[in-house]
Amino acid sequence: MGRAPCCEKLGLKKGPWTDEEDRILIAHIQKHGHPNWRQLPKQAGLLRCGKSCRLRWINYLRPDIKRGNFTKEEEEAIIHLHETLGNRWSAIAARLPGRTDNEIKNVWHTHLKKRVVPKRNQAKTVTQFSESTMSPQPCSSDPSSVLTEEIANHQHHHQGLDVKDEHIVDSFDNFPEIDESFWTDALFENSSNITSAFGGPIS
DNA sequence: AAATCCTCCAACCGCCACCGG
DNA sequence: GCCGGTGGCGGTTGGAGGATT
Repeated sequence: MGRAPCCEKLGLKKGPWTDEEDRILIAHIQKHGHPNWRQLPKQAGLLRCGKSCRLRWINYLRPDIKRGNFTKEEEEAIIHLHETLGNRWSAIAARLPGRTDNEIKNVWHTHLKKRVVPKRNQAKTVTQFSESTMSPQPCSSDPSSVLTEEIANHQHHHQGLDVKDEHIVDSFDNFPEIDESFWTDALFENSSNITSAFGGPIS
């Protein structure tokens, strides 16, 4: 079908956002919300395509964004969630309040991937995990059951598992349990606070 | 001090799913 | 059921800044 281009190339600005553009976008969303991203830049007087505005808002300007370095706990969470969910960054981000899929994706590619690949190779020798943050004993705390539920849901949602999904499940089976209590506690404790921040979605 | 290489991350691109007419 | 518009997602890129030579 004759798909409309994501944005008209003519006259629309690309590249890094200026402070002024940020201010305009924030002010407009605070005042009107974002019922329609395509119309938003026109209404706000921004020379950007709607997609660009949405991305800027979601990844950078949202008030509930948690900026700054990822904590060790968050990194472990990402690694673990990636084992279960694969490259479903938005799903992973949903479990890390205040973090965006883009940010998580970046962290994964720049830091965590390097850490995980060697670990996977080491996984053949079980003893290697005994002294790291990885713990062989299963965690029975409630928060982790949420994660287990997520996995179950994921598998259920993909009854017709493709090769990729099978690989995910497989790799999870082969991956030693993380002692989640140390990060899930903090994470879920946090999420209750964040929930209120999410409570009033602008649109 | 200059040149080169490397890392990181904001932003773009293309595709897909969903929804309403 | 089809079509077009829109939102959302994941992969990729480009450039800035830091590290190294």
